[in-house]
Amino acid sequence: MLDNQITGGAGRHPCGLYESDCEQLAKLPLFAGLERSELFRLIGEAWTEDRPADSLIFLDGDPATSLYVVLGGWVKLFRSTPDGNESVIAVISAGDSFAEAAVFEEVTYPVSAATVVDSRLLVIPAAPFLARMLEEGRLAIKMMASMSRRLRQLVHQVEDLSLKSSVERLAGYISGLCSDTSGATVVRLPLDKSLIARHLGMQPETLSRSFARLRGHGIVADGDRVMISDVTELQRFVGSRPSGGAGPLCQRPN
Amino acid sequence: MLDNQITGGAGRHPCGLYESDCEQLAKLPLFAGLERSELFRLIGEAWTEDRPADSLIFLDGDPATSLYVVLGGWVKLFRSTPDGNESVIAVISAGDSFAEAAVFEEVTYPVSAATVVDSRLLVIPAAPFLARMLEEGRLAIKMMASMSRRLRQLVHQVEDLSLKSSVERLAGYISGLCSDTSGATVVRLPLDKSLIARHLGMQPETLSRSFARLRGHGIVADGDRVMISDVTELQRFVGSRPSGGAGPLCQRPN
DNA sequence: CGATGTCCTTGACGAAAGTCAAGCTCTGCC
DNA sequence: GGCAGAGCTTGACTTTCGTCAAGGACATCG
Repeated sequence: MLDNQITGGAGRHPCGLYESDCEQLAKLPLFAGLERSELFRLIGEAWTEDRPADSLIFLDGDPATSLYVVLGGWVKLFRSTPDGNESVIAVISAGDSFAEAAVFEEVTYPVSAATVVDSRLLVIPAAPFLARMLEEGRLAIKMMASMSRRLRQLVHQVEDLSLKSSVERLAGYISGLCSDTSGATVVRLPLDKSLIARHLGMQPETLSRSFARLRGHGIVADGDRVMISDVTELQRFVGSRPSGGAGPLCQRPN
Repeated sequence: MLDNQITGGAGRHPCGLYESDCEQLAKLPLFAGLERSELFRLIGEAWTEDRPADSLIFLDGDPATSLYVVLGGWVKLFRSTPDGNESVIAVISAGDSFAEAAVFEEVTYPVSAATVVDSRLLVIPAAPFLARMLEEGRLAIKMMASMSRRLRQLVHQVEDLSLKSSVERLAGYISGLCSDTSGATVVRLPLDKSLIARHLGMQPETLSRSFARLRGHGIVADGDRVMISDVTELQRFVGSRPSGGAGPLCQRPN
């Protein structure tokens, strides 16, 4: 439906946003509570991009010119070393924004970003966004809330990496997947096991062995399906608090 | 000198700020470019606290009501496990702010904070600060810049922890201490070795051994003094980029 | 001056995790 | 159906790191 498509502000041609995209944007914590007209003005210079899996969005060190919102799919933030190793800093799912820091510091991205599955992105150029934010304090506050979430997540990640074993990190991750349930459950792993491994700061082999060792605690993995016999016991094993990485990874992209 | 002391706004009694404190505040990235009067209005409800070493400022999980600026001394942000282990997330030096996230989210602190030496803090209650920020976009932007720095630092820390050895992390830390020099240098460790160890995610024993292994690379530690025979070679060993933790730790508190 | 305590170092040992290599199960493709 | 490739698992080996324990350097204090 063509008339479903809207145009950006200020005389730009259609930027590829559909009505459903707008619904989605309006629901983002970042934009919540904004008038529709305000929202359009804000993202007037933005556009969308559809990208296949494993498509590079930016490299760390690239000049930071835009921030992004994931409209669909999954994006990983990572850093890689010259010798081919990579550390996955975060995995962003639909509805979340990333690279917010680009907006107010005219520097470079601290991480690289790439899609992990076919994804739809909203690209928001930093400069006009910044200008709007200067006028609209509420918007800035929301941005900060979003950054703060990422900050908390990273704090947990640092804690986990420095004083938890791989088995504990995995248990924490799984526990995060089956939030607010109890008793026996089955959850699906939202990502490839190898990606989960890197996200948890371990090798794929170690992830396998960690799954093996969790079998003694009533957790059985079969493909991307994980059966948990007692969520409450799992959470006790984790030691109350949910592990860092798992937070935003609770739904499947497709 | 008593007349050196200024009073907070809105009829509060002296909040303990000295002229020298104000100079310092005005230089903070957070407050840079603000009129003096604007600054006073902003921190009108704030006060200072002098604290001895090893004094607990807040625990993780405490309701987040204030943000802090370190006027003098050192503050560590950390998380500790029930079994007594602790992971040092960051060490904040004079001039830096922390717990900025408290301002716009009425939740709890994600980390604990404690002084590591005698320190002087500015405590800024979140609510009035938030109100001012809503009106003043510039301020919000500066806040975000500050949060963004911490974010970048954490990203590096995660990377280091997940794919560098303890020796490499130490090398990166030292390399960060002797920024923009070359050839042979001597730097002083700004913190106790045991604190550095926890900051780098390792045990004190492992730190000792890492120092020992760096001796083969022209680095000799003697007490808190570290002699580096060739900074450039050290940086090459680190692999170009400075390691996460070292950034803000380049001066001594006293 | 010696006694005490803290911080750091060193050694010995064991557990945890990375590496290398082989094999396994799917899936897609010809 | 057979084949190739990707992703996962498992095993054997090595390295790294934490743990426990002992000892040394140094400061404070009586």
